[in-house]
Amino acid sequence: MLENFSTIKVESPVDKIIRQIRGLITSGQLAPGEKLPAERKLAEKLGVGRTHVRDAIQKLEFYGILRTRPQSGTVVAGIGITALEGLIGDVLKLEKSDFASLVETRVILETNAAELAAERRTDADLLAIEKALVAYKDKIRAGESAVEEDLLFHLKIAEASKNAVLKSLMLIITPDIVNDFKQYEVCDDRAELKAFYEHQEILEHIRNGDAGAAGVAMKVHLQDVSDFSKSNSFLAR
Amino acid sequence: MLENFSTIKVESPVDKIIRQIRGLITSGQLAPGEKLPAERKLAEKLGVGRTHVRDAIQKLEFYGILRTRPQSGTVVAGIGITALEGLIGDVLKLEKSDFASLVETRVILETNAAELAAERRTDADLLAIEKALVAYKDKIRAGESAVEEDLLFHLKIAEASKNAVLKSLMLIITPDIVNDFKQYEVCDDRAELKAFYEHQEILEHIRNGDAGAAGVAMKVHLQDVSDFSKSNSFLAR
DNA sequence: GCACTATATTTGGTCGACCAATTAATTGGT
DNA sequence: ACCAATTAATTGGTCGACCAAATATAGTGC
Repeated sequence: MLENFSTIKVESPVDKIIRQIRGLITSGQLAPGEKLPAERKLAEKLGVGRTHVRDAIQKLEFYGILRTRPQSGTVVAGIGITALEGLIGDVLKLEKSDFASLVETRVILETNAAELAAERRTDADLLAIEKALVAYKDKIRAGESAVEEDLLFHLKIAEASKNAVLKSLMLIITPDIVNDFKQYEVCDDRAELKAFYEHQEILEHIRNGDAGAAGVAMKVHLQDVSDFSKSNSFLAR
Repeated sequence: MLENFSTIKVESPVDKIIRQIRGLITSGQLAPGEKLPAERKLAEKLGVGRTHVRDAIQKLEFYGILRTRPQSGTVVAGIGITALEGLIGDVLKLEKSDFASLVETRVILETNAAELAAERRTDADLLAIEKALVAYKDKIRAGESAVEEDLLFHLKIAEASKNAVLKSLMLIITPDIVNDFKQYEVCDDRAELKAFYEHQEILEHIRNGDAGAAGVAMKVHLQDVSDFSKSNSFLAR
């Protein structure tokens, strides 16, 4: 009997508003560069509080779709309608990305970050990476989980790449990966020791300024980690 | 005389609060999993309105750092302290990324997307890409600006890569690039025709399933576009 | 008739108050 | 003394009102 009830109210008010605004844009009622109705007007027309409209706009603004100027108005920014249609659809479901894509993308970003780091790293960068590596080693020696330290090592490499955007994107996707890894809460000494040696190798290539080797080493490392995760997730089931 | 005045208030109230919360976390006063003070208490202690605290928490939550449950409280989620320190720092300055990094990252993402698309594209994908290419050609033939159609072509390739995350990341950074391009509002027939031929070549490689060639062609194409933008920005000054 | 100024209105930004759900405390019964 | 149920306090969520800046409008002087 319970099957007769469908899940209701699964989407929050702000998501509903985002959907509404998308309708206004895709239907051509809101051309790029055009000012959209005042928050009060929108709130009244959508039959909802202004706070919700506000949150929706803020979210859309974060993705660069809208641009709001104080005491002046909110406008549809730059990008054309054609692309927007595909864009906003993804904003809503960005959170639950499939894990395979996540890992694959991470490999892409990190490999390139390692290559760039090898080319551009300063002495200070090397020091920071080494420090992170030491912290990682200490944590392993103590037999504790070193997920955060592992992440920090990769983060320092991203910083050494001198590409702020690349680093930001890594920061966007890595939390999801870390969360997934933590589910298995593995403390396999052997695997972590192997990871440590791979880290060491990557660092060495970056120190020598060998971009190609650094990239390859990073790719191999992430492949290993990924394989390990897979085998463990099998065990968990 | 004007040099005596330094820029003030460059950081918004919410950024200040984010910084404060970071302090609470990194100093160990807020361990992961621990509930942070109520919004009212925080607002009062920081001497600021609750709205600002609310916005800050929302932003932090978006990055997966905090997790707030209705009528229960907000807790520090998952990820550990060590990594957090580097992470939160970047949340603040994510928005204003330098253009060079932006373009460089775009090349990385698109190159890989083209390679993956060559390996995984279905017939439907090919059709969509071709359609986008035709629309691009028509717009050029008409002598109009075809920025959106250009973007759409690249978007379809990203879709053909079957990597949702990769596509999402591209969608995040491309608007900024497009905005920058639109400033010069160029309608150079010669350049756009060249871009069209390059698009055609990329499509051909994807159709043939030649990942390496597709990647190289994409890289060359983006390099050309980037060079063109640079030369034009010189003229504009 | 035109340009500039002063005023009125509209805008997003901010704040405090109220709401329902949750959690802690209290009370009453056993 | 312990447990249950009821009440009180606290929580994030929501809303409407007020604020200063930006814009549109009316007015005034030339």
